[in-house]
Formats: sequence, structure tokens, C-alpha cells
Amino acid sequence: MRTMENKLIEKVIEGLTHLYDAKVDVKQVQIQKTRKDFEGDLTVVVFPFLRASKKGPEQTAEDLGAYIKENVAEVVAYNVVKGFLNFSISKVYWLDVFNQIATTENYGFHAFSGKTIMVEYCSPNTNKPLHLGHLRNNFLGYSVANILKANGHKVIKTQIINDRGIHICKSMIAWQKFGEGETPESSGLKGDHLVGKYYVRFNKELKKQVVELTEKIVALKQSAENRGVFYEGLENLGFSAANVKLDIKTALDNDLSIDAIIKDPSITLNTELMRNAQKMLLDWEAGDEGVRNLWKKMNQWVYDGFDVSFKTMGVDFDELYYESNTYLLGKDIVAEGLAKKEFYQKEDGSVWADLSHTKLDDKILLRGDGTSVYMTQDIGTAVKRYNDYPQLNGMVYTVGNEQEHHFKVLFSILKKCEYKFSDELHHLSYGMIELPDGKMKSREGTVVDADDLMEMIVADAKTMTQERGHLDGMNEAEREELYSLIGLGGLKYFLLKVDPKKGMIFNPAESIDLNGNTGPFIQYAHARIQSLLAKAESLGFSKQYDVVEMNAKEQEIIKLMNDYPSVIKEAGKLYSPAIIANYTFDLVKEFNNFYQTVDILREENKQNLAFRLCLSENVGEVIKSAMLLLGVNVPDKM
RNA sequence: GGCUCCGUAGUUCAACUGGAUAGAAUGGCAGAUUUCGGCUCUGCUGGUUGGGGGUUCGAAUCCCUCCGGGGUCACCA
Repeated sequence: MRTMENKLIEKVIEGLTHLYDAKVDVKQVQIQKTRKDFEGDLTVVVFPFLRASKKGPEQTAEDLGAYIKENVAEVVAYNVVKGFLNFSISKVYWLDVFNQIATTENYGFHAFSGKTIMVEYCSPNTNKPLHLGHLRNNFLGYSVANILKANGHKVIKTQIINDRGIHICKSMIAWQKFGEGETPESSGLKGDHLVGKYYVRFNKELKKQVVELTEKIVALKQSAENRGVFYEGLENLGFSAANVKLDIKTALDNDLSIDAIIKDPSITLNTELMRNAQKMLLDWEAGDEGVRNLWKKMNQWVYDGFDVSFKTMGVDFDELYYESNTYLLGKDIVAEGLAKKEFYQKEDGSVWADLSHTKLDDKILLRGDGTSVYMTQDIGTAVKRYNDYPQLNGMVYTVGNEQEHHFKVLFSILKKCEYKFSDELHHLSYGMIELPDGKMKSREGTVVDADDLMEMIVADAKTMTQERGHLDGMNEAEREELYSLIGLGGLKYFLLKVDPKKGMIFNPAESIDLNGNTGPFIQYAHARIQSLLAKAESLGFSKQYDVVEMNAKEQEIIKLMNDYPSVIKEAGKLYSPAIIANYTFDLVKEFNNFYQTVDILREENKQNLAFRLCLSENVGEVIKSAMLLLGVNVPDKM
């Protein structure tokens, strides 16, 4: 328990006063776990006390060690290595710690904090299916929500669904033009994949049109006798001459190659397809019934598809927010802010937030034509959430680190508007995933589809388990469930064991490998413990014990289990499932070591046998509890 | 270019936020156990923590500088 550490801190301060008549602040006293290669359980670093003791580190440690051994009953021995004072704590104490763990319900979880936190994750666009990046996002958000719950907070899981905008219009246009009425039913495609297919189609056709248009411009330039004729020709192609950017002109003057001209953004904007998409966006905003119906229909396909993916992933949400419902509120808030002079307006009518008091640049909130930008909608969403849930004490946004700047700006704007919640917002920023052979780029088609990946991993888990597993007595449905439990468990664990802040390399082959620091390795340990307990029960062994001789391996395990509550606290503080994952791996390694070297069922002393069973059972419970915090299930057999 | 994050065994990651001889996994090599489930365990191998300077009892961690790599600086989402 932490009480031992607190007790030591107290006694160190007391000892320093007693020995040297010196006052030392609590913060100066550092207690840490003794490193493996030294003798002892807890270590005090004495360097900070040298000023007070006016003696060398060894002598100071020696004085303090003697004093504490004398005054703390649980301390049975101490030793000094340089400036480090190592204490050995009595076996009785550790045994007592274990007995408390064994009798605690939900061991490791903290009492209700009185706080409610909203955790946002996933937040997809509705124009294409989820990919590997979304997997990290979903697993991370879901796990952090669990960890915050374990820290005693109430948690509301949510997402913002980006259901409107030019991206979905692109899919809609392509479907209208090329879809021939295709539906998920008619094609057998999952809805999100179907809509994604037309998004890809749009971009493919768009590229063609860009090339065609560029070629026309080049031809026009070559045939035109003078500039006036050329511009007239451009206008016939749909360009308003005034809008043709300066660089297209200079490129035309200097370099007639397609490569040079094609880069100009005005070319893309003037293709037929982009004009159609822009028009559709305006029709959508105007509430055009045909467009709205198509929009609803295709979004619904996507939602149905996402639901299947969420189910496979094992994630869920308590409350959904849709951009189409919040962006107008965002506009209202900006209008209000303008009236209150929190924002300012430029001559062209656009509205801006002045952020010069921070290091950030000013940010546009409404365009000259009054339409909103992404930021506007995010302001609306944040305010709406606090209106809907006035009891909220904080909000966590699980969003990739490429949007760090965006969230800095968002939080600054909310603070400027004096929303009191602006100080309790947290951007849970995570690094990108790269593949062993390079980056995922949607343009180069190297994006890993989430559904495909999950299916592949489960299939591999199936092969692996059929070869080596213990499947006797399981029916077909139970087996299938086990395969997905192992496959997805491995995948989740692989993505969560790395510090979220860091980028990571995802190696599909390695995530299938079931050795080492992996989910299945931990799952296996759990299954083996359950098997052991079942066998013990069938042999009629009791788990009741009274007096036991605890060995060093058992003591190490208890020390690790003792850390679980503070590990949960740390993981919550840092929003980091990785801390839970690495802790669990350490615990499993320690247990496997014990399991391999110490007899359990063959132990002759029945007291020791019972204790070892009880210890194993509780290790199993901590493993299960910790894995569930990651969203990973553990089987009783595998 | 400005701002920002990062660089640790061959590889993938740790290091209690300034503490001891920088640890695991994987790979390679050598072994154990034939059972309480071999998806196990034990050794060995492998490092100038990108380079250089500084701060102090003590630096992978903090500061400066250089090298290398992300991200971001939109009237895109």
C-alpha cells in the first residue's frame, strides 16, 4: 500500500529533525522502488539532505537508516549504496498487503471523484470507410474512457460526425453520375465502402478532367493570336478572367508545359465535377429537398457500415453529435461574439478572432459570404455539449497530432469568449502510424482499411489457434468468438502499448506474432491461470490459508500488484493506456517466472499450496481488469 | 522560412518526469522443463541515448548549438 511510502516519508523528516535538527520539506523526500539488482524494497534518495546533514551521502544514509530501522516496525533491514538508502520491508507486511488486495472489490479502481468527463473519439467523415489511423483513435479513446472511469470519474463517450461538407458532396455527385442506382443491397458492399468507392471514383474522374482542361488551355494559348482572344477563350471554358490566378498567367507566359499549369488550383475548381460539387453544397445549405434526401440516404449507408465496424472493434458511444446540427449554432455564437466585440469584422464582411494576446495568428470564423469554417462548427459543438451536460467537468478530444495547432486556437478562442470550461479541455493528441515500408498516403493507395485489417488479423488468429489451441468442448460459435478475441486483442494491445503521443510503426506481421510483448501472450497467461484453478478445484484443493512461508518470487508479484492502483492513477493523469499495457506485461512476466520455477499443485505444504492458488487467482483478476481497461477481453481457455 | 514534436541495442518500444551499472521484447547463439497448458522459463549477445557544448552531487530527461526526420503555419475538413 502507499501507506508504507507515506510512513517512510514521515519518518525520514522526523529522523532528519532528530539527527541534525534540520527541517526538510516533504517534496524533498523521494521514495522509489528499489531497483532489481539491489537488495531491498523501497529506496530513499539522500542527496537532497546533504545540505541539512552536513555529512557525506554514505554517512547521512547510514544515520537515517539506523534511525528508521529503529522506529519503523516493518523495516527489517537496510543497506546503503552511495547516496541510496535501501529498506527491506518485512514479509508479514507484504502478506498483509496481499490479503487486503484479495479482499478488495474492484481492486485498483478509485472511489467516485464527483467529476463528469466527456471523451470524444473517432469523429469520422462520412465519405469513406475507417482506416488504420481510426483504429488507433478508437482504441485509444475507448480505453482512456475506461481508465477515467477507473479513476472514479463519470464518463460520457461521444463523437462529432462530420456529415456535411464538400467531401460528402463529392461522393454524392459521383454516385449520381456513375452509380446507376447501386445500393449496399444490390452490390453486397458495406455501406461505408460503397460510398467510399464513389469518393475514389470522383477523384479519379476529377483528375482526368483536370488534365483535359489543362490541355485545352494550352491549345487555346497556342492558337490565340493575342492575349485578349486567349482570355475570351478562357471565359468560354468557364473561367472568369479576373479569377485566373496570377501564377497561371505567368506560367502561361513562360512555360507551356502541362506540368507547370496543372498545379494551379483554379484549374481544379473550374472542372465540371468540382462545379457540380460546389453547386450541390450550396443546394444542401439552401435545403434543396432532392439533395437532402440523397444526402440522408447515403449517410445512412455509411452509418450502417460504421456500426458494423464499431461492433467488431468493440467500441461504443453514449451520445452522438452531428456537424449538420452544430455548425449553425457555431455561427450564432460567432455573431453574438461579434456583437459583444469579442471578434472583429473586416471590410469584406469576414469575421475574425483577434488572438494577438497569445502567440497565435488571428483566426477567421466566418467567410466574407457568411459561410462557416471548421473552427466555427467546433465552437458550436463545444458550447452545445456544455449546454446539454451542465455537470461536465472536462472534455477530452482524441484527435491526431496534425491538429495540435487547431486545438490550441480553439481553446484560446473559447477562453477569449470567457467560457469557464475553456480551462478544462484537453486535446488527446496521438502520433501517426507508419507502415514498415513507409507512410500511409491515401493518394498512393497505401491506406490500410480498418475492416480488411481486422478480418485479416482474426483469420490469422484462427489459423494459429487451430494449430496450437485447446478447443475441446467448444462449439463452432464459441470458437469463432475466441478467434476474434485473440486477433482483435492482439491488434488493440499492439496499438495501445506505445505511448499515444509518439508516432509508431505498425508491422502487420508482428502484430500477428503471438510471442513477446503482445496481447495473446497476456491472454495465454490468464487462460493458464484459469486452467490451473479449475484443476485445483477438481482435485479438491482449498484456497484457504493461515500461516505461509512466502518466497521471494511471490513477494515480487505482490509488490507489483500493490502498484496497480497508482498505475491506474498515472494512466489517467497522462491519458495513457500504454502505462496499463506495460504494467500488465511486467506482471505477467513476473508471474510466468514464478509459475515456471515454483510448484503449485505439487507443493506438499497445504498452506503454501492454498496461498499460491489464491495468489494466482488474484493475479488473474488483475490481468483481466487491466486488459479490460484497454478494451481487450481475456479468455478462460485458448 | 516561423512555430512545434521527435531522434535510445540490428529492429520495435521502456525508463516512475533530474537519480544507482539506460531496461524489456524481438532477432542471433546456448540451455531447462516432457508438465500445474511449450503461445513457457533461464543464460549469453547487443548502446559514446544523433554530434558538440553548458547547468550540478547526478542528464536519455533541463538550456544553447549543429545534423537528420515528422507535423503545422488555409476564407480545407
